[in-house]
Amino acid sequence: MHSIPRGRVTSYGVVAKLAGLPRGARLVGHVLANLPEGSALPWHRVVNSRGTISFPIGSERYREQRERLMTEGVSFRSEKIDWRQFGWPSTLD
DNA sequence: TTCTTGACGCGCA
DNA sequence: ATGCGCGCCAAGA
Repeated sequence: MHSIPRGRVTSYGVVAKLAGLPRGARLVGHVLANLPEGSALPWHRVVNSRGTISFPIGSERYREQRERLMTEGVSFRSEKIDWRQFGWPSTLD
């Protein structure tokens, strides 16, 4: 199973790659979109390659994901994740 | 079975 | 930095 790496924010593309699907970024999105409610998967730690939340800004989901991330200590710079707190996105899992 | 849509990604102007 | 187009894979109409 492809579980999401814990303790760090990652992107759909990276997850897909780790799962052996180099071009399956959208797949990951589809999977997360179809997640059961009780799922323990940290979906909120998955963002797109731009480092932004893949929801319309201001939408309910957007707000929730951002809220969760910030709760975990992830800082944002405007609408984009401030990778400076990790070093650089290439150091993703 | 074909067309459209969607929690994506990358290259180019 | 911003917008646009094309490629990718799956699910639903």
